[in-house]
Parts: sequence; structure tokens; C-alpha cells
Amino acid sequence: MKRMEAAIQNLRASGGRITNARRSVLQALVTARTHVTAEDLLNIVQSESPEIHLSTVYRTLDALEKLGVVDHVHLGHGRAVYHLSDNAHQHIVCDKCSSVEEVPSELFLQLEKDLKDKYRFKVRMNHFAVIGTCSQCLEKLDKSELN
Amino acid sequence: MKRMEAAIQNLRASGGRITNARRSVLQALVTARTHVTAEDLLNIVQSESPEIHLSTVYRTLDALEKLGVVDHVHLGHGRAVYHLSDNAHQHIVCDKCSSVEEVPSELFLQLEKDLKDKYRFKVRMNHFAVIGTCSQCLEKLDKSELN
DNA sequence: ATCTTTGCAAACTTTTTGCACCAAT
DNA sequence: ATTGGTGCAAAAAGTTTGCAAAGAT
Repeated sequence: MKRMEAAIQNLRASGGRITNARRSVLQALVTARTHVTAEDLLNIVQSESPEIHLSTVYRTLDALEKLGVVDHVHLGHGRAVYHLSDNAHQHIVCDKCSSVEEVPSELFLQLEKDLKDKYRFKVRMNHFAVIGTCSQCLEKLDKSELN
Repeated sequence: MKRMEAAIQNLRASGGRITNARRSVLQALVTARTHVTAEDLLNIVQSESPEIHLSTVYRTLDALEKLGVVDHVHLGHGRAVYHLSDNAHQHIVCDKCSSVEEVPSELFLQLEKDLKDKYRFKVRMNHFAVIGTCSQCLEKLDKSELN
């Protein structure tokens, strides 16, 4: 669990304190390893430490995000999902079934470069989701159009 | 105002009714012509017809969106912005100053194609925002790093 | 001892919903 | 006459905040 230790060093170095709550949230993030909502994290965390409060989860995520350890993406209907920072993938989100899939970042490299070169806009990788329709839902749609 | 008439036809054809509220919201969308929040629209609309309610704006936007006349994008901090459907541009949103810029869709064509071919995922153009840092904020950051 | 973090409850923001009334077709 | 839309008020859903007590350094 290198990531966990690195994050803890990071927190400490920035003058933060290492508390149970923070260790739990971090642990939960490592465990989950995918896009989880604050509430998902709360559930994981509370299965061990039921006293931990949702607002603490939010505040911890905030702190970790400021350190660059965590990122969050808004998936469209309000909820945000959080995960350990990692530039290796992006999210594609189905607007029919809300499923989230990860795709390699390389698909986005050209776009990133273009926006940089032509608009001096520095994309924050991993902080946006592409909305569309996933293969399963597309199939269902095709079938229903046959009727 | 072709767009407006087309939208009205569209509404009528789908069994919808043409009311003051709907005409106003549509008019406001045409007038604004950029990304506006539901509240922005409410303000525009209420300057003429103060009795129109926010929930009506939402319901109208909903109806128009189902017809494909309107689209909305979530910009990250909760608020959604709405605009007339138009595949010609995408949004890039600054995570520092929240400014929104439009960039031509062609930049996204390759990405769209890749996601289609490799993941059978059909991107819903115009329904996602790219988050990052705009040129102005980048400049400010550069300067502050010189200190 | 100091300064940060926590738990809780309450506030806030944005969007949705139930319902009785009203209006467009 | 029907069916769909409106205004209002209240609820939801997700997140943030103020505060006093507890905890990490």
C-alpha cells in the first residue's frame, strides 16, 4: 500500500494530522479502487468505525484533493465520484444506465495537445467524464427500434 | 428566428402545448445564445412575465431537451447550464475562474470515433465539459510562481 | 499548549414533485 | 371536454458550515 503511505506523508508534511477518520477514508479509497461517491466511502468506513460522519468524509476528501492525492469527477446527475489520482484513465459514463467505464488516457492525448496548443487551455486530466450511451444500452435501443 | 419556430413546431407535433411560459423560455434561450443556468433563464423570463415560476422553467427545459431542442451540461459545481442544441461546439471550463469557452467540435471527432470503434460507446456530443485551467489563470499561476 | 479535526445539527443550493387550478387544443 | 401545463409550497439530494468538544503534534 505505497499509495497510502505516500498520502500520509503528504498530509503530515503539509501540516495536517493523521487521524482515524483520515486513515479510514484513505483505506476505503484504496480498497474501492474505483469511482466511489462520498456515500459509498461513508458506508465502507462506517462498517469499521460507525462514528465517522459524512461531513468528515467530505472534509477528508477535500484535504486529500488539495494535496493532489484524490480527484473527483461529476457524473452529471449531481453526485460526484472520487478516486485516487491517476492519469492513466478517463471515464465514460452512460446517460441511460449510469454505468461508468474506464478508458486509457492515450485516447485523449491529441485532444489535450490541441487544447493546449490552440487555446492555451491545460486540461485537468481525470477530472471530466464523457457522457454518452454505452454498448449495452445501444443494443437495447437497437432492438426496441425493430419493433 | 427559425430555431424558435422549429422548436414550436416540434413541441406541437409531439402533442405539447404552446404556452406563454414555453414561448418565453424559448425566447430567452434564443436571446441568451450561450450557456445559461436555469436561474439565468428565470431572470430573463421574469423581466417580462414575473409570474413564471422556476419550476416551470425546469419543466420547460426538460420538455425541450426530450425533443432534442435543448441540451445541458454540468459544469462541475452543481449548476447545470442549458443552451439550444448545436453540435458545433464543446465547452472547456476553467476550474480556477469558472469561465466557459467554446471550442469547435472537430477537435473531438477523433476521440468520438475512437470511443465508437474501440468501445462501442456513442458520445453524446455537447453534453460534456472539459475541465482544466484557462490561459488567463495559467498566466497568473506562472507569475505567482516567479515570486 | 496549540492548532487541527471531528461529530453533530442545521443551513444551503439546485432540482424535483404533488396537487389543485388553469389553459390550449 | 380533454389532456397537458402552471404556480405554489414542500421535499429531495448532495454538499457545506458553525460550533463546541476531542485529538494530534
